[in-house]
Amino acid sequence: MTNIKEIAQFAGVSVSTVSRVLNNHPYVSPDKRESVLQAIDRLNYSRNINAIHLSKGKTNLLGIIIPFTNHPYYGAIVHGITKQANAIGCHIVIFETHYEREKEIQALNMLQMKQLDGIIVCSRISEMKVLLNYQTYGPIILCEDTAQAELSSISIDHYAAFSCALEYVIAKGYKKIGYSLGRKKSRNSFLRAKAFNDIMKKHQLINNPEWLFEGSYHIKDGVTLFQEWNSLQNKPEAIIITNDDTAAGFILTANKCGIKVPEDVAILGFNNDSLSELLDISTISLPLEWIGKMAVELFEKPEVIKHVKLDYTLIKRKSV
Amino acid sequence: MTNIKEIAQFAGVSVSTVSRVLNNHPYVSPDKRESVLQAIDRLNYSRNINAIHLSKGKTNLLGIIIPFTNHPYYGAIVHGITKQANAIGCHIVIFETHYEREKEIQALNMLQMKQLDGIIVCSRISEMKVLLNYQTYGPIILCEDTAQAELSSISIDHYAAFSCALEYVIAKGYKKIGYSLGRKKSRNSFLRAKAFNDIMKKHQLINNPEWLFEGSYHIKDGVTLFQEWNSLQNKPEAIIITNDDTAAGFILTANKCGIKVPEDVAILGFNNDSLSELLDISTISLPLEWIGKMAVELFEKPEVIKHVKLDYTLIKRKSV
DNA sequence: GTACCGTATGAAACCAGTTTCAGAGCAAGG
DNA sequence: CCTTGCTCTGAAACTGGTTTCATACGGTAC
Repeated sequence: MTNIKEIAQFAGVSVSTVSRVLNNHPYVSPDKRESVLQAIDRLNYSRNINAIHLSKGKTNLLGIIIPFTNHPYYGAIVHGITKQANAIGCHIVIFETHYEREKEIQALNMLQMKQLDGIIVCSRISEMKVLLNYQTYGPIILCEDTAQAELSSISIDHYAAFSCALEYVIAKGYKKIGYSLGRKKSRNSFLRAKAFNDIMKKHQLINNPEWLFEGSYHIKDGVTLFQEWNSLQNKPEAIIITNDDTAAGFILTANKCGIKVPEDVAILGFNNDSLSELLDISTISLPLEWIGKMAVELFEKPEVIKHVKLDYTLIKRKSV
Repeated sequence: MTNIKEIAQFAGVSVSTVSRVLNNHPYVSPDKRESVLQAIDRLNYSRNINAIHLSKGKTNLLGIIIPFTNHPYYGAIVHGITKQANAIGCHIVIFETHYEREKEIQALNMLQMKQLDGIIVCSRISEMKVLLNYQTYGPIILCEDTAQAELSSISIDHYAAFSCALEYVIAKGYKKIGYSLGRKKSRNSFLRAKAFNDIMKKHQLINNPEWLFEGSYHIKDGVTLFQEWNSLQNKPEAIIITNDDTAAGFILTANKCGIKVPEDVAILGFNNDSLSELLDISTISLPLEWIGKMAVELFEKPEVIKHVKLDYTLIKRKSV
């Protein structure tokens, strides 16, 4: 591999001059610039970016921590991140954790070791204090509703969004209402659960713990969810489901079993995926790509710690 | 930031010894090892991985070129790659190209600049000779059926898989058969088209160019596909659709319009996604995760150029 | 005439590690 | 007693860039 020294030698200049040409610095005479460019061409030179990274102390690499890649919710966020990151000359390294602590730490270690300039945490399993420990090594952006003063965050007001969903279902006359979550322990789930409890209490409706379902991520989980629902003696008449994929799984399975939505059970989803449109699922549309975009923008300004909240939209279709 | 020199000083040893401890080399006396470890702990030291990359000449970073992240077909491949890559201590950098040449070149340039140890190309737009130019900088693995002797590849026998699909549809008694593709120009599409032409000719069936549809990737494309099909005067009675997502979009839209599958039009998909199971779509199951796994294995052995082909399975359900 | 400034250039320090090489100490084998 | 070989250690070279600093040159202002 040819290096900058050989180029300098070939072109009859110093390495500083070659570096200046490579970085488009001014103060290089046209003829020297030309001879450097020729040398680069002749010797088929290409820069070793690791040396640049070492020297500059940054890599233009942005880590993303997500539980699943193959999921519309996170897919949309990642898409938003990627677009904005490309716009500022950054590349993306994806850490698919499946909520394994170890994987998350791996990503954080790469930040510590300076392989990453920053990290966007879309969903986490580690405690907040663990993240804070790594914060000295570079900006960490959270895609969750947090009051953590030390880390910037971008989130949807899940409390308000869920409340909106629930109020809509209640307004439609349903009284026996259940809901599903992803992981019970996540921040988003906490907020949704709180919203559920608050609103149900406000309307003096029964909050049956049997009607809280967990582990809803993918289409297949919708199949399971339906089976759980179907096996209940005392069934809720409406379910607010974490995401449209699971909702779709539920509805399609229900249809197979001759159970009608919304006649036998009403369903409200989240995310406004293309599937929900096709299946006429009422849903809460979340600006997921925007989350990604904003996360990158927060990363760009590490000196300002901000907490941004984004809005949601209720989309009324036929499943409620 | 503390560096290896400070550690050496603090521990009263040379940098070589520190390096040995860090890399678990033998030939370090227990007491020196201990004092180095203590120094590392006291000074809260962490290695700068960029220096390591520079020094070692590799990064343990593997690039993946894919058109879309948010797609079951590529999602499954990426998943397979990620799993296997993690097993060999590699991380993944995803390049979502949307079939833009520039993005592809970006990835290849990172290989050239030694930021990546290798690249797995899941689907490409650049000509083969472009790829070959970059091959000197590191292993490039193709996930496509190629005869290119210089690059390793892992692929499904799309010709055989499509033939199998078509023979099945024909055996079911359909004569007016159409099919959809992603990009006409891709290698996979070429093979599927060839299979279609060959088999149709063999059975002396009409090959109507109006019945070739393009641009089938996502659920939404299935909506469009249905509309195209529906607007035809002379409609095919069966369509073999590139992937289950598009097939699902087609079927769900058809159902909305009161058109029945398979009575009014038979559908056969590819990939055996969870959606196809729910919707009872007959499909060809492809070992996508295995493609990812094998691709990484081929990357590990750059000295051996191999062309691996994987098998497929016809899954009979109700849509044909 | 000289003080000052912008342009142009290269030497050398710097980023933070790994690796090679030479040599010291010590035990076993002949 | 001498050779051989293994364990341990550190100096120095090496990876390949960027950046600072000193300096030289030419033109302009006073």
